[in-house]
Amino acid sequence: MTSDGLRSRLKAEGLRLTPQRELVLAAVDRLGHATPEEVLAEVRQSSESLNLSTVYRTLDVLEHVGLIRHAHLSDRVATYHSVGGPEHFHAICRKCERVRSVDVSVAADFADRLRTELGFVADVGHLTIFGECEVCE
Amino acid sequence: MTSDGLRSRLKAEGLRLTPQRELVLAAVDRLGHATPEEVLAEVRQSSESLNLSTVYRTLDVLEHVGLIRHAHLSDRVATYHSVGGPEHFHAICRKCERVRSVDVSVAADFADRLRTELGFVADVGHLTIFGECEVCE
DNA sequence: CTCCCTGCAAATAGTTTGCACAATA
DNA sequence: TATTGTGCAAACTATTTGCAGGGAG
Repeated sequence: MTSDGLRSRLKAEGLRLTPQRELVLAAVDRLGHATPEEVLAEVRQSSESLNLSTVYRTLDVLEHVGLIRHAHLSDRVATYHSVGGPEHFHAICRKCERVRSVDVSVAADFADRLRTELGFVADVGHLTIFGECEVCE
Repeated sequence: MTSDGLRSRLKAEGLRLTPQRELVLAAVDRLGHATPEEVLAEVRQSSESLNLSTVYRTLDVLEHVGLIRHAHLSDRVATYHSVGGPEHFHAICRKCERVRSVDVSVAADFADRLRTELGFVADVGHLTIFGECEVCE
């Protein structure tokens, strides 16, 4: 995501481009899946100018304008990842804690079934499914 | 769930049957899907003898012995429900907030696919999927 | 009579908010 | 220069823990 892309997305909502918003977006891009604390730590590698509450507010803004998404990979904290790669959901092993990113196409038939049988349109990209590896690595 | 069922499940783990454990299990049964706070409130209708931290500890114990399960029906709190009815997962509409309990059979093919394609055994009963009703009620 | 369980209060983790100042457009 | 955004500190929500007394077995 370029700065210009970020700027235009923000502008469309009457929001401003700030250094903090650029830094947070870049950190989420680099980290893959990151909690707010992890984003803060990553940004602080290169700059002191960021506060945790700003991280929370900025993650909300970036999600609002559609540049990042969040998932619940643990019972405690949300993790954020940038939008741009293939849309995926998460499968997490309770034994080895491995997090798999699974392409949404794997859930396409399931989603169809929810729609036709229940009239429910699933947000597959937000899905996190817990379970166990048949054989952990 | 009878007191004797509860007693024997606890005994198998070297745990004791207490009034609090009976009260919490009964409350979860009555409430369907309930947060720890809701369980506390329900029990306090009939008895003063229960503390919130005991509710948390008791819900853990009851889940450990397999009498209840939890799901994440909101980003905030876990809700507990008794095991005994048909095993189900949850689908939640972000617009009307309706919570549907869906029989796990609807996800059987999806679970098969995760197992054969990824070697991942999903805990379908723990699944919560967010989305929207095609037409909200 | 032993050890598990509970209540209470305090600690902790994660997140949100009010406010004054700073910076963008 | 008019808002919007940020930092800071404090508040808040959900949950966990230490400890001393109480109760199940």
